[in-house]
Amino acid sequence: MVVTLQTIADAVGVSRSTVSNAYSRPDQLSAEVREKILETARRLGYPGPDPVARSLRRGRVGAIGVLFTSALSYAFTDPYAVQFLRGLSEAAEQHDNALLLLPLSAEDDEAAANAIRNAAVDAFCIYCLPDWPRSLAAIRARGLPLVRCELSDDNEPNTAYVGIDEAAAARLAGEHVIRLGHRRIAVIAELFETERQTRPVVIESPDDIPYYVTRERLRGYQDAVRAAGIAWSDVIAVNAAHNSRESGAAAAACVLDSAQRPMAILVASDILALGVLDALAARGLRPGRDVSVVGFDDIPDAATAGLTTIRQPAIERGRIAGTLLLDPAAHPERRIVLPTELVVRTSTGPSFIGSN
Amino acid sequence: MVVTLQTIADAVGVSRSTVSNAYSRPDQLSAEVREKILETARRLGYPGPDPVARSLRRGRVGAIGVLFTSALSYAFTDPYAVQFLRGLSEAAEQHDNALLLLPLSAEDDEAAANAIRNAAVDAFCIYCLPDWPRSLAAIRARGLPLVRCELSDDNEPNTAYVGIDEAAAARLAGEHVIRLGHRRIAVIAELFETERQTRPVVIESPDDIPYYVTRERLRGYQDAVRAAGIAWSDVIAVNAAHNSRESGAAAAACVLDSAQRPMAILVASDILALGVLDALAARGLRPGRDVSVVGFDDIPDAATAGLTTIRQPAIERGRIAGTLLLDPAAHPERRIVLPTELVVRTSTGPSFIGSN
DNA sequence: TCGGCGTACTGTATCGATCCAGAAGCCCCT
DNA sequence: AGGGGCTTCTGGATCGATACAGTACGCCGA
Repeated sequence: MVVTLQTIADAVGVSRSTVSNAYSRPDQLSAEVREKILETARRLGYPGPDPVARSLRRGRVGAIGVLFTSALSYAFTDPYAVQFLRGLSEAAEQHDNALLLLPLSAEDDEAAANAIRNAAVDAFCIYCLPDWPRSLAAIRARGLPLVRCELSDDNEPNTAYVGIDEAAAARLAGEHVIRLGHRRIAVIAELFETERQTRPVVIESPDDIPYYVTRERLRGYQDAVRAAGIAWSDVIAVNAAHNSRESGAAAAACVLDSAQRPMAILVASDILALGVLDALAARGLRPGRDVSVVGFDDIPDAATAGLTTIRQPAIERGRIAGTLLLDPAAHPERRIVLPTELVVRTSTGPSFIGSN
Repeated sequence: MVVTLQTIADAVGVSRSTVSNAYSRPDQLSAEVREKILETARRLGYPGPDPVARSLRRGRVGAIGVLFTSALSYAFTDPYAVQFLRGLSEAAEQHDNALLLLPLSAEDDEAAANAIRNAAVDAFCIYCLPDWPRSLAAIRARGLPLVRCELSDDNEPNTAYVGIDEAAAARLAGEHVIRLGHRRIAVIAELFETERQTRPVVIESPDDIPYYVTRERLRGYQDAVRAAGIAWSDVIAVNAAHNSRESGAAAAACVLDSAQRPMAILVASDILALGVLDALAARGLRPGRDVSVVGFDDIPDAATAGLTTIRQPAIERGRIAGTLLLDPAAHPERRIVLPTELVVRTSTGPSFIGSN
């Protein structure tokens, strides 16, 4: 407001347009005039064309909005999310874009929708969103390019997508422990977004779970278990309050101290699974001997901990998400399903009947 | 461009201002008219006032820009930075602000300056910046509120700041190993921004280091060493190519395999120090017995690894940085120095002369 | 000499909202 | 009856830039 294009134009004695061109289209004016303009701008402390005004006129901002389920501050606590962001930011960087991280209140759907409506961005990347019709509607209403990392059921078939076959991947985990001979199985996951309480719950059907990703993984576990002739109702499910190591340990405590301790625990994320390993260690139980544990994600710490897990690409997934938005031509295929893989480490081992 | 305030105004038969008020100042119109406007907007698929246009007129954006030295994608690889961001985003959330992460090319100073000039933000938070006059000048030229997490030498005394006394904290680390009786000391740090090569280097004086944080920490190490009567030139310094676990291990390899293996290694970040521990393990050397290692930061993994380190607040530091920008009244004191603390774990132990 | 063309610059319309002074209508009080 | 005050809505100015059509001018070839 103190010094604008016009100020410089007046000082140099040219039109506003010419000053604008000096910054944005150097080929439209002579080198001398341009130099004189830039020199004057420097002298007057003009920081260059205002980004907001420029965005308004040009119709593009140069930023992509990233949406997380949980409040923004939780995003950074999940190593997988951090890896994903890293890939996304690499892609953004390449196209001179910035990343706008949006704080979406987990409790207040309307506040979240407002944050979406107020975001100055050219595109959205949905990392993970619960089944919130209002937020989704707000995103759609913006009419901006969109890439999703999950397929909620109402998803239009032509929205860009990059992800994995969650159910098939989870099934690998289930099949693995069954192949090892385990029959008493427990499942640990962050099941609900509203109920922040760690306790065993009865899941009639995975369909009841509000998060797409968790729901699909449970379906995969269920498939594997049923294929082995085990009733789903015999599988103990424990809700973890948060996707954190501590919650993982607390959830494990719910099943480890019971008389009927499970032989294998399927955990829906590595960060929770590391907590499960902590709980084992605290009780002197040996992972892979006394209890088998399988995680999900293959975050860096999983290797160190010897955690058997399902590997899914993290950085690459982020990078592809960014490319789908910023350079659509690079990916004619708009729905990309990345490969997953069972990584067997020491936290799983064969069942010795009677050994525990 | 398809549907704007005017579109709705025409459809309802009111003025543009009234539609604007329906969104931004509900108390300025009757409930019926407001409802009719919102209803029509819904029907026509109007996503609400355009954030960019609104920002231009209002003169505020609702986002704060975060600046990292390294390219944006590296920020996520440093656990301390991640923690810091977490605190910052908590503060941002509370004030309905978003975080704009700016990709600052590490190689191209001019590109970095441009990114700064183009950022649509209300304020900047400098997490860490090398001594780059152009970037700094670009930030100053924007004339926006600013908070720094480091004090470069040219720093104006009245810029907001939140950090620690780097040198004093590092000195604690040095004094600790000296107190334990160690005399042969090595230092590992990411010393240069341009030279990405892991190798021993001669540091005449810490003054030559381009990064403020690293420079100050070296000064602290130097103070401790000299106070014990050891010549600075007897301390082996190794440059780590990146701030990564792998680089830490590689740097450690440079000194561990020599005949004159150091008794203690002072490492300028925990992530590097964890790599040093990896290198020890690979050689069958026991941390705290054969070689003592001290890190810096106290990231979550440090506790698990038994790493002796200097603890500095991470989340709190981010939160304060955000508060200094968004709610200046909350902190009349504009320069905040947070406490640091030596956390002794098992990676350091007394020197047994002749034991190695 | 004149048309044609390229370069350098100007001026106005425009992006999509918010701000603010003011008008219209209504109620109430003296 | 007249005036003050309140609520509700309007219209034009404005935020700070960019797009684009248009003007001025120099140069070249026929």
